[in-house]
Amino acid sequence: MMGDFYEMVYEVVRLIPRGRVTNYGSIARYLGSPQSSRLVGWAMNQSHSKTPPVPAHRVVNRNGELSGRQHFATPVLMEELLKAEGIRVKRNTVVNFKMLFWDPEKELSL
DNA sequence: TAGCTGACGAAAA
DNA sequence: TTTTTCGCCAGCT
Repeated sequence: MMGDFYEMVYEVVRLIPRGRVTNYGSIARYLGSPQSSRLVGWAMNQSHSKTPPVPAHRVVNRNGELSGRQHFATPVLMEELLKAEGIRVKRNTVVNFKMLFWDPEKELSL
């Protein structure tokens, strides 16, 4: 297995509610590896060939920036997908990120 | 084979 | 507050 960690990442990302977003660090922390935030991003890179598809557009960095948009089919796809869910994106950054933020550790622990 | 890089983040200075 | 360094795992040169 190239990593159960990766599959766990995909699973968590798929749990992100529509219209909400989270960041790499929170996912990594939820999985027990706070310092593996990079691996989450790396996992996203492979998410394109996963089934069911992983809503990677709902995952942004801790600043709410669409840092991974370049890895989508088109640089604007990520923003379009987010806008389609009611999330406003301004200059590659999620507006009201703080409000839309979805923390797996918090949301899934309730 | 060894070293560098990458959709990141936290701590240290 | 801003800049720098380290850690994580896999893939590439």
